[in-house]
Amino acid sequence: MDSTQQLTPEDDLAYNVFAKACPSRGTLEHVTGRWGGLTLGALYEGSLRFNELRRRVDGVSEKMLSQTLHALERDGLVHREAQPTNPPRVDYDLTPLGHQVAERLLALIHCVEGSMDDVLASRARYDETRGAL
Amino acid sequence: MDSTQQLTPEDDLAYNVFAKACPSRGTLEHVTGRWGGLTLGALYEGSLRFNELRRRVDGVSEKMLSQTLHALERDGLVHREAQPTNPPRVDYDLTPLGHQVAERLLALIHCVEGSMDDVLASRARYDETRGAL
DNA sequence: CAGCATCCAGCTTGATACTG
DNA sequence: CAGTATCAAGCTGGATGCTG
Repeated sequence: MDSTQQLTPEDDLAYNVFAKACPSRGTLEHVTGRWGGLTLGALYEGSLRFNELRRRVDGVSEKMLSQTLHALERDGLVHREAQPTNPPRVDYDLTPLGHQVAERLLALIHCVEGSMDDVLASRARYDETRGAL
Repeated sequence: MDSTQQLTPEDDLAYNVFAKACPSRGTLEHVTGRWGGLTLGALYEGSLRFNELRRRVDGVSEKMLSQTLHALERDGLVHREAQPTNPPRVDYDLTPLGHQVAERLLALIHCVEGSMDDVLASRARYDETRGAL
């Protein structure tokens, strides 16, 4: 770590994402990864079964959803409830911790969604000025 | 779009990340991507030059930082201020929109950082119960 | 200093097929 | 239904070398 750089209050936390080797970086990637965020977002509204999730998160493959769910379960953000019936029924829902994280995540998502008009306008401007090259 | 699925209030927004083809999905990925989030986080504290950013975001390559910065600039989240001096000096900082987004993002990051003890404990439990396989 | 162009290893992802 | 296993393809991202 380069101790010459300025430290802000946030940097005093034991787990600092800005550090390459920090474990929080991994968890943050599970949360913000391609499917992690959407999965948490979907579960925020309530418990869902595997294939419900799959339909809800438009575009995930079976494999990716499975993988994502495992990572989130391991991190303690998602709870998996399997009923040994036939056919099998498995429900996924957020843990209290997962709920906290999802809340922040959704705030971010909604912020981005709500800004899309500006973003799209900015893109158009950017592409116009230097789009010719 | 599958209109048979339940719609929650959030789904009424014009740009819904849960939809595969939605442009907000792309922007969200710029923001939450491997380097996007850390870049926004770093700039939240103030303007930084290219190599300052590179040092601050531990692990980015030149190429990825450059790429990330372009995407964020195009989306209107980051402002690039180049001075035609020699040697060149370029400052990056957040736009008001970028600031809003970064705020939410940092809330998420800090939430995750602050939960790492729980996460790590959960991982240990998870690995212990089924780690033997 | 602030980048862009190129090359290429390897990780991620999506299809497909199969199991309990 | 709820997954796992396998494989090929494509994209990601790091290293290197060069420009202004």
